[in-house]
Amino acid sequence: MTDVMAAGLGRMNNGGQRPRADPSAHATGVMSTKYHPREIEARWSAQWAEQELYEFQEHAARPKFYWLTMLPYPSGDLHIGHWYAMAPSDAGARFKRMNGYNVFFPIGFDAFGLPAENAAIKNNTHPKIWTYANIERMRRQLRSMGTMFAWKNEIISCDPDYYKWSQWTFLKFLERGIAYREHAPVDFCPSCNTTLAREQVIGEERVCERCETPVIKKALNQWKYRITDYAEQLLKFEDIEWPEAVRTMQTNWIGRSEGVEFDLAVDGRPGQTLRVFTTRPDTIFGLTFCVLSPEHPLVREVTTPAQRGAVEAYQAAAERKSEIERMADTQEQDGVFTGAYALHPLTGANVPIWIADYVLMGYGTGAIMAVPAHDTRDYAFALRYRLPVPPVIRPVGSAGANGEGLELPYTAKEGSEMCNSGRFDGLAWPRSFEAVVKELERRGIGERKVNYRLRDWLISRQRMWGTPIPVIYCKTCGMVPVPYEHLPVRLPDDAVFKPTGESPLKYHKAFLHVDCPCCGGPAERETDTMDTFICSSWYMYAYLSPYWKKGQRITADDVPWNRGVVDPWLPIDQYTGGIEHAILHLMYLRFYAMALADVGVMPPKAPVRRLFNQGMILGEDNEKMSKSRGNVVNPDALVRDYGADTVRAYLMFIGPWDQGGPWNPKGIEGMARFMNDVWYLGTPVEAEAAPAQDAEAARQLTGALHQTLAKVSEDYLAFKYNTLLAALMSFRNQLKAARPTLQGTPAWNTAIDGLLLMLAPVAPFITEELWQRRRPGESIHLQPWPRHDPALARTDAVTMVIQINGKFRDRMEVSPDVKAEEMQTLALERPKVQEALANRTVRKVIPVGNKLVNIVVQ
RNA sequence: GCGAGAAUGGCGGAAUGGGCAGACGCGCCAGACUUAGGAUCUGGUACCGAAAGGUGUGGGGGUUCGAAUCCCCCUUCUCGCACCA
Repeated sequence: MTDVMAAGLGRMNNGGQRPRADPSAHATGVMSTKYHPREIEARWSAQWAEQELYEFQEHAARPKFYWLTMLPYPSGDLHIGHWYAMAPSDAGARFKRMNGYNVFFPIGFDAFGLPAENAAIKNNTHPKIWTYANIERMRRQLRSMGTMFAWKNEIISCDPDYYKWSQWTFLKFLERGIAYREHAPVDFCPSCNTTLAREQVIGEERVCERCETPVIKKALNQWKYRITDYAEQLLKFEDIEWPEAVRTMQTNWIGRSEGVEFDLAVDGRPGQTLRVFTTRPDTIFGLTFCVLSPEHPLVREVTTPAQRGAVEAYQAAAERKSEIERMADTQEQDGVFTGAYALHPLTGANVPIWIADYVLMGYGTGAIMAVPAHDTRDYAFALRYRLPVPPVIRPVGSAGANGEGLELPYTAKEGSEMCNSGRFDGLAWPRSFEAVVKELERRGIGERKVNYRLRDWLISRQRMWGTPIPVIYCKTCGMVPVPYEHLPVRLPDDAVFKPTGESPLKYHKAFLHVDCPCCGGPAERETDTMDTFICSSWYMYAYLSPYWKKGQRITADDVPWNRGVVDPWLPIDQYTGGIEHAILHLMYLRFYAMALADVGVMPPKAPVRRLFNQGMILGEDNEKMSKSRGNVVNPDALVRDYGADTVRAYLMFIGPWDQGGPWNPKGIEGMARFMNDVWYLGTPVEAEAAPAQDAEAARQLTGALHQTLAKVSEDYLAFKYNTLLAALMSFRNQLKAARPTLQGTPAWNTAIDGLLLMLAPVAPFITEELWQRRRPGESIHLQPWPRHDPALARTDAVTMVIQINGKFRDRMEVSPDVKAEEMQTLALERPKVQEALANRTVRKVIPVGNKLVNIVVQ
C-alpha cells in the first residue's frame, strides 16, 4: 500500500514539475509579442460570453444542426476524460458551424446521484449545496476549455422545473401501462443501499456498476418500465448511423431467440402440466428428463414425500447461493430429483423431473426439456446423474444411421438432420424445427414463442437524491398517482442525512405524510426515487426549451417541452459520447423516444441520427486513470502550463478519437511548439522589407494550402483529428520554409488566413486572437470555411515510381498528364533500370495511373 | 464458450475501392547559437551491412505483375455477453 502510494506521488510530482516558465520563448525572428495563452484565453472566453456568440438561434436562414455531447455528472472538477470527450466534439460542432449550419451545441448537468448524497452524509450538508457548488466550478472550467456551448439553454436535472417533467413522463407511462409495480427478487447493491437495473449489474461477478460491490438478490416491491414491450422495435436500427459495435451490443443484450413453448403432462396428476421453452424442438425425441428452476412454483406441488427433504435442502442452498457471491468457476450442473415424472409429449415415455439451479426462473418458463445428447449443460448433468443420452440428430449424411459414433454433445443446427425420431427421421435443419413445431401445435399443446434476454427496466432507487416517484399509497384507495396539477413532488430542503443506509425521505414526516388525492384521508408518499438514467433519457429535448412552463401549474394536457421548437429541431444530427454507455444510456434513450412517441408527444422517428463513441484516455502507464494508481492527469495544471488550445489539440492528436490511448506527458511539448509556430507565423509583421517576387514559390505555397484544405476538410467530417492536425503541422513546416521568400506577399497572407481558419475549430483562442489582430473586430468563428480549389491544389510534377518485378528500383518526376506509353519509355531509359535489366528479357510493363510503372522480367 | 475489434520503428500513430511502408509528433543522435540549455535553429534516425545490397507491417500458407491492405489457417491482446434452454 505504502509502496503504491509512494510510486503514485512520485509520478504526480514528476508530471507537475515542469511548467514552462515562458512557453512562447523562441529565439529567432522578428517578434512583436509573445504567446501568452492564459491572457488571451481569459479575454476571449469573457468576450464570447458577453457577445453571446454561441447561443441558440431557433430560426436562421442556415439549415439546423443539432450537435450533442453527453451531459456530464457534476462531480466537482473537470477531469481530463471530460476534455477528451468534449473538446473534439466541440471542434466538430465548430467545423459544422463554419460550414454554414445553424448549430445548436448545448450543455447541462446530470445532477442527481449518489456521490452528492455521500458527500452530504460526510459533510452534513444538503446534496443540493454540494451539487450546485460543483456545477458552478465546472461551468468555469468548461468555459476555460473554449467550448461553444449554448449556455442559455443549460438544464440541470435536479432542478424541480426539470424533474417535474421526469415525473410527468412517469405518470404518462403509468397511464399507458408502461410503468408498473411488482414484488419480485431484484438486484440490490449493499454498498449503495439501493436496487439496480439489470443493466447496472456488471459481468460474471455481478458487481454494481458504480462501486463494484457484488450485488445480492432481494425480493422487493419495485417500479419498472416495460422496456421488454419494445424489444422488437429496439432491434431495428433504421435511419440511424450508429457504430456497428453499439448496435451489436444492444442486439446481444436484447438477446432475441425463437423457439417453442409446450406443455408436458405430469404423470399421475391429471390436469397438471409443466410448460417448457426450447429453441431446439428438432431434438425433442432426445428428451430424457425435465429440469425446473429451484424457485419454480410447481416444485412444491410435484415433489414426492420421499424427495421432499432433499429438494427443500437444495432450494435453500440455491437461494443462499444467489445471495452470496457467485463464483465464476463453479458452473457445475448439479440438482435433485423431485420424485415426479412428466410424460413425453410425442412418445408418452416417462421422464423424471429434476430441479437444478442452472435453470433460471427469470428466463423462458423457468423449466426446460433436457436433451443431454445435444446440449452441453444437459449433457454434463446427465453424466453426473447417469441419465440416458440418446442421440436424435446427426450431421447430414453421416455414417451411423442412429447417430452411432457421434461425438456428444452434438449441438449444431446447420447441417444436422433428425434420427431416432420415428417418422421425422431424415428431416434436416431448419425443416426439422418447423415439422416438430407443427406437430406440437396440431396436438394443441404448444406454440411458437419468441424469448428475450432483456428484462424490464427497474427504476426504483432507495436513495434521496433523485426524482421522487409521484405516487401515493392510501389505505382505502390503494396506489394513487399524484395529480398532474400537484407536480412537482419536491424533495425537501431540510432532510437529515445520516449514514444509516436508508433514504432520509422515509423519516421526513412532512414529505412522507400526505392527504390522499382521492379520498382526502391520511396516506403516504412513495419514498423511492427514480434511476438517474431517466433524467438523461429525455434531456436532449429539454435543452430546446429549458424548464418549460417554469413555476407554472401543469395539467394532464401539457407536454414537457415546446413542441413548436423541439419538433423541427429533431432528430439530433450528431451525438458524441463514451462507448461505456452503449447499452445503458443509449438503449434507454431509444426506449424513451419510442414510449414518448406512443404517449403522443414526439414524432415516431429515431431521436439520434448519427452517433460517435470516443475511446478512453488512459494514464501514462496505459492503465485506466484512478487516484489509487496515481496516474491521473490534471487538466487545470496543463491549461496553466500550456493553455487550453494546446491541451485540446494534443488530445485530438494522440490518435484516432474512437481509440483513446495513453497520455504521454512529453508528447504535448510537440503541440506546444506547434502553437508557438502558429503564433509566430500568424502575428502580423510591420514594416517588413518589400517582399521579393517569386511566382513559383508562391504557386507552390498556394498549392500546399489547397492540398491541406482538402485533407483537413475531409478529416473533420470523419472525426480524424489526428491526421488533420498532422496535415496542419506539415503545412506549418512548409510555411516556415517559405517564410524568408514569401512573407508579406498576397500568397503568404492567404496561406496564413487558411492556416488560422483550418485550425479555428481545434484551437479557438489562438486563432481568434491572431485573426482579430489581422482584422480587428471580426470573429474568426463567424467566418465561412475556406473554399477548396482543386485547380490550385494541382502540382505541376508528380513522382513516378519504377518497380522491377514489384520491387522499388527508381523514382522520377513527371508531368501529372503523362501518358502511359510515355511512362514506359521514360522508365526504361533510366540508367538504374537499364543496369538492373541487363541480360534479362522484359515480359510486360504495367503502368498504374501517373504514379507507378512495374516492369516484369523473365 | 459466443459476439465485436485489434496486432505496423524505442513510443503514439500514418498509409487499407492492392501500387514509394513508417506521414505527423514524441524520444534519441550529431551539429549551430549560447555563461547555460530542459529554449531555439540545422541535419540524421525501421532493421542487418563498411558499401553495394538485402530484410522487414504478430506467425504460416494462398491469390496477384505487385499484398500492411484481399482469401484460408494459427497465435496473442482489448471490449461486450455468458449456465438464456
